[in-house]
Amino acid sequence: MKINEVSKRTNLPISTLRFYERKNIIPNEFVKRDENNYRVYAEEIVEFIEDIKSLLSADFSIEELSLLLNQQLNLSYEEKRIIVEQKIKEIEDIQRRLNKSKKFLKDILEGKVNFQTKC
Amino acid sequence: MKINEVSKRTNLPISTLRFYERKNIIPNEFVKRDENNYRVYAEEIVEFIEDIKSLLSADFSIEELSLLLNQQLNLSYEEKRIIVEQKIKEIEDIQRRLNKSKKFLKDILEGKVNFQTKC
DNA sequence: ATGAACTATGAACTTAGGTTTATAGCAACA
DNA sequence: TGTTGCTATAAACCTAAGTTCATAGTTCAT
Repeated sequence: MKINEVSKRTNLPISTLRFYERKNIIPNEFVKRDENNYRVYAEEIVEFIEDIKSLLSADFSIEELSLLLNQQLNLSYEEKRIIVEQKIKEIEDIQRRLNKSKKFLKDILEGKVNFQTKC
Repeated sequence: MKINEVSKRTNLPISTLRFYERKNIIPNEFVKRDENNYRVYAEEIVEFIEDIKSLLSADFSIEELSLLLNQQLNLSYEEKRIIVEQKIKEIEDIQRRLNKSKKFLKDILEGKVNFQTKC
């Protein structure tokens, strides 16, 4: 699978796919090169990138993801566990905040937020 | 209450408080000026800013928030409702993604993610 | 076999969300 | 009354996360 197809299937621009690779969040196993130096992707890349997208849209920075995924670094299980558990805590915190936000938004609609000009 | 106290109570740098004001996401009712042009905040600002923080850390951009909160614009109830309901949908989508992300992270720990060097 | 479409790289550019700096007017306590 | 600290503004600066550009090699349909 070439980069154009990955781009279409993941809805990420080609430039972003290349950018992510430069940032070391695309494991080597998923990207080889053909005789013209074109990237050749494994099928699994699509699902993997969907996961990456979720993490990035949620709470992870590229740098944090890179820390976790970059094979060069070769982190121990213990090191990964600490990062991941910390991150899961952060996600749970965001989930709480999101629920508060939903309530705040609904309050805006109902005119309960006191700065509002009356509707 | 002066800016320094708001900063301490909300854990936002003074520069950020001024920045948010410039971006029109702090309703006028909450910030007056004294005879020296110093900002004087109402008590409610603290809770309000906590809500703002939640929304920003969740999914809102400053520009979107400004659209909703800027009184100069004077949006109708209908216009606000559309924005808010759209946003609530987006939040619910993020919540689903977060649950997926938690699962992905746990899979990384358990070595279920196939690019992983075995732990 | 040639032009349109696809691929590559490095470097410059962009945007959002702040932060820092330079400069200056009050304040408050010793 | 002076000096340390808080406040103000405008403008420059910064970082993350991409995007665009310039240049060049490859491929595929006609």
